[in-house]
Amino acid sequence: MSDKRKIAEAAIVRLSVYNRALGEIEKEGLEIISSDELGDRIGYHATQIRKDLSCFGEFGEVGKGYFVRDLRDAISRILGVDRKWNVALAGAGHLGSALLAYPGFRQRGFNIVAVFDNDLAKIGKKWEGIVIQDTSELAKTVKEQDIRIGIIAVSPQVSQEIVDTLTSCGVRAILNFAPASITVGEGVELRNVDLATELECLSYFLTNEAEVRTEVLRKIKNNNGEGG
Amino acid sequence: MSDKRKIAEAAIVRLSVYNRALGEIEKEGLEIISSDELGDRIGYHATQIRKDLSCFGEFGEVGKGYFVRDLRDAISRILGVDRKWNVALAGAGHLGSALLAYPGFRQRGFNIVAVFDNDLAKIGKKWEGIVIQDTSELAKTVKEQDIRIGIIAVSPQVSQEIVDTLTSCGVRAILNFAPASITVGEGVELRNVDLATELECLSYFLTNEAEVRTEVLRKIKNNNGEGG
DNA sequence: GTATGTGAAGTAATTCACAGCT
DNA sequence: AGCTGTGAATTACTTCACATAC
Repeated sequence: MSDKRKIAEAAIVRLSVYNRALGEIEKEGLEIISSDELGDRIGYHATQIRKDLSCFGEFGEVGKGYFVRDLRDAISRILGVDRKWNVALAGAGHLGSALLAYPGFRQRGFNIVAVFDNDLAKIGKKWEGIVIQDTSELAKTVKEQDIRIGIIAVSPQVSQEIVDTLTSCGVRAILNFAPASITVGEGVELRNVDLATELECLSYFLTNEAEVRTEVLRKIKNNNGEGG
Repeated sequence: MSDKRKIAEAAIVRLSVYNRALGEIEKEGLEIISSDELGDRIGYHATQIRKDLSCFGEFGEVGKGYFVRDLRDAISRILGVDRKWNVALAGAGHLGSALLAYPGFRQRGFNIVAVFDNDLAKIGKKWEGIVIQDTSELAKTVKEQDIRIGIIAVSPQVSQEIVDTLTSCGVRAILNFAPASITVGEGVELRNVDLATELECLSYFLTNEAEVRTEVLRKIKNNNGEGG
């Protein structure tokens, strides 16, 4: 029913995954797919997919499924990726360099058009065809290049500062890779990716798993003649 | 009361954030902190923090707060980061290179001790003191180096294959950066980070910002009686 | 007075179940 | 028969409210 206000953030992430999968499916030459098949491929329940989509309209053919191309177009419109976005990258270290070269960004409509750093040794150098600029040029460049999204790949120590600079220039969407708790004003969307946190979640799983295993073994030993 | 089976994945991510913040707080020389103060710093409600912790035990002093050092130690134990983990990296491209050099991994107990690639031009070269190996050596190296975690930074086309290889060698925790829907068997934990998905979420926000803004403002007004 | 820990209440997200269409 | 779209039911998560302890 197109009530976008009810959409959970998790649902948006899923829409992106649906779209990625639909791209693969399209390449395979499939023209139609059911929510069941799509769900199987990406590990979600069919109902979850249908519910997510239902918030934005009706995209399927009852009794048939979804036309792959049409659904992809529809989700692209919903996500706002039926256009190009200009992106600024803050931080020309190892991670910044990798993000600049990451093919997935351009493929999916995100063009990094400016790179900023405070290291004098790097400023002026050209990476992937882009001259690294001093942060003092940020305001001017953001305006000139119509930059709407900022990626933070600087040290945690200066991350809040560069976020403040970006938002004061009108950038309202930030993807932060610095392992720090950043705050942004009302109307600015911030997403955090802490790479070490991802590994810590895995560490929790491995640690917890081992304990559960031990406990299971202990229980098996205790209940040795279990039967009933 | 220490019933770890009830813990939500989101809670584990938060524990990691609490820990990161506590590290900063410790550096500042603060010895005690309340859930309110901690929540303010990282943008969570105090009750959320207390509830998350309550699943694992009682770590605070009623009427006082939490001893920073003690809480940090406790969370580290819960997350299983009171030890070192050996990690294998698959993929020696731009992203792999950045992950290998990422200081946050080593700082937080994760050591990348092996790098694999299928590019003959790269195999045998030394990066950050580690010789890039052919995938055929994976089983041997995983065993010898006691590798428990795998990071996938290969192309989406070969990502499932390398995940299968890793899990068949006994690796039970995978952090996947390849933009593909990977499946793993029972007992293997998989976390996906799709960099472009992160930007697509921001794109959604920017595209729908205008519509949502009204609702946000209304909510802010409703919740306004906060700071007495 | 201050702040934790937690059962209860309130929200939100997911899954079920099925009407309705092809 | 097959599959979507969706209200209802269920499940999970978050916040409130307060008893308890210092």
